[in-house]
Amino acid sequence: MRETSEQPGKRERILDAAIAAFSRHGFYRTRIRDIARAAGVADGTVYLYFANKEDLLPAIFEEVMKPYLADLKVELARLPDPCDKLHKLMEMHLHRLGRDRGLATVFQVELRHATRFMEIYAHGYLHDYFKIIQEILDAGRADGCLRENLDTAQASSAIFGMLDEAVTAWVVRGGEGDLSDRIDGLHDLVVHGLACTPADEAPPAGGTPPA
Amino acid sequence: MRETSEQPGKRERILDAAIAAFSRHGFYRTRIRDIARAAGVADGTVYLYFANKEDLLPAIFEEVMKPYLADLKVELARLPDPCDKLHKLMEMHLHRLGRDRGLATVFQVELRHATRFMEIYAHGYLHDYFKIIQEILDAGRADGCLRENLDTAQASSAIFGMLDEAVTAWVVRGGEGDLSDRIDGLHDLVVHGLACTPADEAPPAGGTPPA
Amino acid sequence: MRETSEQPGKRERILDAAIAAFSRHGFYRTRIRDIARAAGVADGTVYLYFANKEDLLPAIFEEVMKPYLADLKVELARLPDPCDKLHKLMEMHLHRLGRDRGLATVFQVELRHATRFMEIYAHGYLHDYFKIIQEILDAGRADGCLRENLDTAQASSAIFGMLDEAVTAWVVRGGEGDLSDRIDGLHDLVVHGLACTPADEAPPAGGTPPA
Amino acid sequence: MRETSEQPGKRERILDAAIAAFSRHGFYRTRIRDIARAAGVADGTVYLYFANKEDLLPAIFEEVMKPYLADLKVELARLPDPCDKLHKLMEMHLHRLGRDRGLATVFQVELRHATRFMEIYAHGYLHDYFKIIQEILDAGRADGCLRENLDTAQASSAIFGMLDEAVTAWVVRGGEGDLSDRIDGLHDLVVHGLACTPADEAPPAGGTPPA
DNA sequence: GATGAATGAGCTTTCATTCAT
DNA sequence: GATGAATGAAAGCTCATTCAT
Repeated sequence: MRETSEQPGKRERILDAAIAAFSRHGFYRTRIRDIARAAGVADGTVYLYFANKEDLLPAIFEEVMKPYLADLKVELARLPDPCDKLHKLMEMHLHRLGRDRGLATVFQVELRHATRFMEIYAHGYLHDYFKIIQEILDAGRADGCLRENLDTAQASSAIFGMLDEAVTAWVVRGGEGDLSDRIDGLHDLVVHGLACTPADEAPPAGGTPPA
Repeated sequence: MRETSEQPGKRERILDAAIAAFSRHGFYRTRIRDIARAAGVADGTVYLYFANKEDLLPAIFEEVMKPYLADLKVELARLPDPCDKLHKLMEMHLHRLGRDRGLATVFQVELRHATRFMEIYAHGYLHDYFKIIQEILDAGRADGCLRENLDTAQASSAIFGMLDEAVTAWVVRGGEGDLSDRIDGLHDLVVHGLACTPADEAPPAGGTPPA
Repeated sequence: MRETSEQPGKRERILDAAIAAFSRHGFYRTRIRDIARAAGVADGTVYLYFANKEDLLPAIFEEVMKPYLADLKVELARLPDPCDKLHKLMEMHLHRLGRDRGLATVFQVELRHATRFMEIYAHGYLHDYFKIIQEILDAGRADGCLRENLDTAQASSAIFGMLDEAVTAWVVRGGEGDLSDRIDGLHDLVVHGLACTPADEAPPAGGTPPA
Repeated sequence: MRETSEQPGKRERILDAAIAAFSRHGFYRTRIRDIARAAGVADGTVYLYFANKEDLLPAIFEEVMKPYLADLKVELARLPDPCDKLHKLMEMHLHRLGRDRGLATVFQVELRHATRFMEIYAHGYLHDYFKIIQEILDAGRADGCLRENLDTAQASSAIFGMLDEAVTAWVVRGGEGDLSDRIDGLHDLVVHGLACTPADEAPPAGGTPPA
């Protein structure tokens, strides 16, 4: 039986194949043929679902970000405390990419090949993501648990940068080690900073010093 | 008529042309011919200085990183205080890339196209850079101004991530605004964290109220 | 929803759509999909009526030539005088193509794309057409109104060439002007030639005996 | 040994190969590779001389027409009598194409595949050619040997049509027979027309001289 | 060292055609 | 008969690289 309409899953299979191929050989060194073969479709079929090769990049991004952001919002809604929210966000970020090195590679490296990378970055899902981080920080500030004089826009960018770099480093290291191990350390760092707190004796919340 | 003899700076001109071209059109969409034309040399001449197109990427990286790291070391040697050193490093990082958007674009986006990006990243100059950051943090810990229980490897990665993201955001925004404006904010954030310092909540000398 | 049952005129609609599309974009630049869309049928349906794309060309030719030749024969039968017949033929030729620039374009330009153009040309309807012209000339010769020493095969080819060129020129000019305006001029030219009638000059040798 | 500058004749060899290939397989069925192979160059070399495949068509046309028109003008200048000039033109037309069936095929069939066929036809060399014919007829009219009431623009088009059709018919017949045999017959026909000289009969019926 | 004409492998994309429904 | 999603062969063109001069 062939569906009259598009076969469900075919689009998804192409995207999965693209993620795998891009992460292994890079965007430009990946040929449409390889993706099609891996997805079990003909070359031309790729073009029934995507306008061209370049279009696969934002499609991958969207495919992953959409459910991720939806999940994230649900989880965050459950936690009243802004610091807990922040911890959860960092956790989910590192979990999502840390469980799939191929995907992480595409996100950290290949997505930047897009001609319209700038637009992907500046608008859409990534922009939403920054907003979510910033809202957490704003809530924390209103709550009194974060500093009054915090530039939350800059801080959310910095937090994203830390997470992003953690993922990139992990990808570059070959995906060895568990990215999730970083969560508490990063959370502690971002919340309390590098400096000795005046109460240096008090153990940092949840921070597990690595060896 | 072009000079028959060795032209000083020819290699440098090729690299400059490559930076400009890569930042404008991206690595893969840039043709050797465009670089050669912009550098005022013949196509084949590029191959007298570089093994192939791909080789231009690490060469650019090295060309910029080498003097940058040399300068950085000189400047850091002048400052005894680790926190000042850190501030200086952040300042120089943002200055170096913030004064040349083309270069910044290549660094933030195009360098990742290199097949051997992983190696560029994991070894060589970038590795040295991480080490320098980490040494500052180690010194700060020894000095007592930074937390004893600091994972300085992770923290240096996080600091780099913040800086990197700041540059990327600036590049994506089109290079508008002054990247240097971020220095103090980022330094403060990384040193003191997001949270209210206990000093804000309790008198400095009065101890820390238990959580 | 499209009719399940046979739709009258579907074949004709496909041919009309093909003529329009070929005349606008040329045979090779026209896609079956465009023809199908314009005809209001599915791509596959075209293949129920025609073996392949190439087959549309002779089909168009036949579709137009068949009724044209039938009409022509009827009209010619009405006229006893060979010169009148010739005039009528020229009139009908220029009328038929002059009233439909799209069709004319296909006839003058696109039909030549057929792999079997040679066969279309040499046999079938076009061959019949040449025969009809030639028969008129033969009748004229028998009748005494045309020159005794006329190579009617060559002359019919020449007459067709004149008409064909007139149509091509009109097509190339963009179809502006009225092709029918040419009828009398061409008829006069072909019947009397370029030269001054011998009446103007002295007959070369002893004059020509009146009929 | 490879020439530093463009190898003389390379462009010409490509054009010759293109003529041969187009005439044998048609424009669209000819692959660049075939042309390149036949010309003894690499595929890419074709693109050093021509912008794209389509560009080969006008280049062929020009390559042939330029020397042809030059020769033609020289020959015509030698002959004082307009009727002799016309005879010479018809002779040269049929000779030029009649001695090279491949070229004739390209001229009669393949050139029409050009997207810009209309422009090739309407302007440039072909336009010049029409002008030359018309000038001969104008001279003949002034001279008194051709009819006073002749629309020389239309007549030149008609003459070209006759010649063109003669060549097409010859091409379609497979190039058998000698095209030059047609010269005198066609010249006679065009000069004197089909009809018995008017000395025999009454003035022509229906001939309306155009403005 | 410098040149740039020449090379040719390799890729994306198109589109005529098929066939399960 | 009608459909249109799927197919996959095919080719125009690009461009990194070479090498005779």
